[in-house]
Amino acid sequence: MGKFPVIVFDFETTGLSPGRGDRAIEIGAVLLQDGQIIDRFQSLMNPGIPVSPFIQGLTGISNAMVRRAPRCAEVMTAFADFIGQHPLVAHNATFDARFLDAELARIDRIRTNEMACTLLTARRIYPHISSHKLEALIRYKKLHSEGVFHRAAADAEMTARLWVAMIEDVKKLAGLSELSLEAIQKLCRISKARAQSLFTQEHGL
DNA sequence: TGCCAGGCCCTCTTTAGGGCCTT
Repeated sequence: MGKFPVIVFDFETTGLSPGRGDRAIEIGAVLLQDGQIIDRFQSLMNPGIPVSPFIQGLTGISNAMVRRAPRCAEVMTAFADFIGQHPLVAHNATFDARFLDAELARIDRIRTNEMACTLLTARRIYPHISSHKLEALIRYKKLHSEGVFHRAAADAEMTARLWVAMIEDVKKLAGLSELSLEAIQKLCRISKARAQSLFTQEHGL
């Protein structure tokens, strides 16, 4: 695991699209350094709009729970302070980045942090597996799980474990002792075929 | 009214379509 600290985070939301009015209802994050979780952030938040029965069923987060929670602005202000300028990591990062940027815009803050994506990385280094969902990757790498999915803190922590495991795999296969975020981002940008020849055929991963 | 995300990436592609992944 690289020496540089990264924030691994996950949102639960009212739906798929902030552009359609969907909002964040929970944020979970961990601060990783040297492969260890050294800090955590978790909070439900009240978006001021109803949580649909579908999302309540998916996440277990009810309207009563978000009504009791602090407003999004309050939570996102604290979260913005928590992430600082650390690089960010999320599973399907474009999804979480859209909600992060939308919620930050509502409190007049702008994200400048770089981001890496465990989904894109996993598709590159494990191209042979049938699913790259977070749950499937946790099972594939035999990583510890409490069996809780679709809650922000649990998903952020599992994403962090996955990130650490993938960094170790890439380092091993590439013969490197350290791996920068930039190197991971580059890996995501190379073609699947090239990644396959790098990591599957030559190294038997 | 009815519909409604967006980005990545593969492929029987690029003058496009569809699956995966996130909630």
